[in-house]
Amino acid sequence: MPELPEVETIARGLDKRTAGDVIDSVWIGSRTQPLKSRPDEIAKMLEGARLKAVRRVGKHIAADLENQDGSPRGQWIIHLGMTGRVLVCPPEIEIPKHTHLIARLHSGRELRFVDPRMFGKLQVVPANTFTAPGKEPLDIGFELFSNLFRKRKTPIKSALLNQKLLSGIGNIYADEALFRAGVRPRRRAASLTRTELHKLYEAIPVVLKEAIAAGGSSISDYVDAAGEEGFFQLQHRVYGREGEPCLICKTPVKRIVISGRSSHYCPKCQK
DNA sequence: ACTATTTCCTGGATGC
DNA sequence: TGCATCCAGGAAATAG
Repeated sequence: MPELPEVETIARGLDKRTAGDVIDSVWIGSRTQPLKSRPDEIAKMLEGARLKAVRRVGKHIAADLENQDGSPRGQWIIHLGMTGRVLVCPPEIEIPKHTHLIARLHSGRELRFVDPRMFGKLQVVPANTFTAPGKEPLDIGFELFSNLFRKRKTPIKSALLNQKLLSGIGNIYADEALFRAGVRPRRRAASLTRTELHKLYEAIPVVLKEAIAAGGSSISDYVDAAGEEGFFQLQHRVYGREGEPCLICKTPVKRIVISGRSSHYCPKCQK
């Protein structure tokens, strides 16, 4: 599932591949679930637009669009949800099931948005207006970070998933960061000591950057190819390792459910 | 102002 | 083999 590191890698790959290209025409499927803007608004914004740059904002992919004369035109915002994919491929590649949008590029290739579960979202907004709902976990300072969490009664795991606080952390990296910080996911955010908060503050960018580094190449391949390559591999220390030995102390990793989300932790290493 | 729960959606895994 | 059921989860919507 695409979280900050995956979105970062995909956005970089897209930028590398499509920056400077022009969208000649657009096909939009009939399913409205993945559309946050009206289809005609999306088509109007995209058709004839030049892709100036593609980057990550929180868990969103933001494409800055410009007119032929170089003036700002707007932004195309893509959220991948759970299963969203963005493919850049030649038009003769078979169109996968659950393709919701195809942008035909002047270079002859196609940019396709595919999303079986339709938790992803497409929208267009005016130029330079899109911002993440919360703080960027790679940029934030400790005082600000600390203020986000120190008064919350919700479990720290839930707080980490709240995009209005930090934008970009999902279920996997929340678990991984909490493991490295030595903090159990069910702990109330407000109960973390300053020391624990600081450990968490340091663990988050470490985990995210490691993931970006580890995932970079395979995701690039994925975007580059026709789309069926495996998702990126990462060394998870707790996520998805229920019952397996903790890599530090060999204690079996526990899995619990916190507000409907599976959460993994080592009962010995995390307090 | 917060927090917790429900809902959206499909495919893969599981159980009988 | 086939059919039903459950589960995965980001974030918006709803309820408390």
